[in-house]
Amino acid sequence: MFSKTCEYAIRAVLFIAQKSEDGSKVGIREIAKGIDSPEHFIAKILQDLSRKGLVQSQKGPSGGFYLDKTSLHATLADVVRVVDGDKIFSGCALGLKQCSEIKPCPLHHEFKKIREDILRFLQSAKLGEFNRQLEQDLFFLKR
Amino acid sequence: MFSKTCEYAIRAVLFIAQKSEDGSKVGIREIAKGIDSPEHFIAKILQDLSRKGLVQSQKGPSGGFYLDKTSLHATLADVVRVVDGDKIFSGCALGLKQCSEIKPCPLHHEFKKIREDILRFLQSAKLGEFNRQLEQDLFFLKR
DNA sequence: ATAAAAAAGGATAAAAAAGTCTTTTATATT
DNA sequence: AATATAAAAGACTTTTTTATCCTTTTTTAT
Ligand code: FES
Ligand code: FES
Repeated sequence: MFSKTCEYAIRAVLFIAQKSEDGSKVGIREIAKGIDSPEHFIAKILQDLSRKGLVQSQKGPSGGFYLDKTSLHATLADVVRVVDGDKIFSGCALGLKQCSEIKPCPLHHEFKKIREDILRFLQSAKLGEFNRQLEQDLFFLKR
Repeated sequence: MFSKTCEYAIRAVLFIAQKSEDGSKVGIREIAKGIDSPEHFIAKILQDLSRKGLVQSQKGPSGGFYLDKTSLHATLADVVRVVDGDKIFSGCALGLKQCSEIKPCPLHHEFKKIREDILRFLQSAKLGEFNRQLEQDLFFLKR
């Protein structure tokens, strides 16, 4: 569904959202531990998200990653789009060069609905909205 | 969503279903052209599907690939499972080691529904059932 | 000023996926 | 029986994805 990079990215972003809700910042090491990902790899990914403005970062002692107001209201769809592009939202399920209503592949009609469901959900899910459940151990970012 | 291998596999199988409906067989070259895939690559994929019994093949002159009665009633889900495993049906959307109802990731509840939709459709779709629409150019396997 | 902490950046390595090429085996036709 | 045809098999290459390592830059606290 998502690339591994994207899976890590989402987990990291949600972790940062939760840990930085109070205005503090969280370092790479803690993030990597918190989502059980390779430290250097997630560092790379966050560099990227940071350049694209989806997470904020500060160098130096007591620095780290955090989400500002704007980022807290970004959606999972934004993260997915930045990392994986929009193949999942608009690409053909069977890999035809482009998905098309007038020359559809055999899966088109059904998968269109499914893609819309996915998009609808990812677009409605704001990065900050899982904090409470994460806090209360109703949701997990590693196992 | 699917691996490239799986996309080709599905397209090939549906192509074979259509072309062999009348009992004839269809060769690799024609299949590769018909679904616009690399010839040797699809050959390899079909080898695999053939070993697993999802398509039938015959060597030698006037040989080729075809689907027997049983295979015509196999489903897209069978193909996907053979090629991509069942990660898409039961894996965690965020890559947690296993998807779990009691320790769910933040996407679990929504993605569970989506996965079920996907499974429902793929399981209901028999390989032979697209022949008519393919014949009538209502569906396409290449572009 | 200086040392320490932390992210940024670049280079490389390892693994997996995608794709190609060559040889072997089976079989239908002659 | 000989031949031509077509898939099966296996070895190999390339590309992409995933992961690691090391150096540099920035920032803060002392
Ligand atoms: S054409 Fe394949 S999903 Fe639209
Ligand atoms: S735990 Fe992630 S999808 Fe079920």
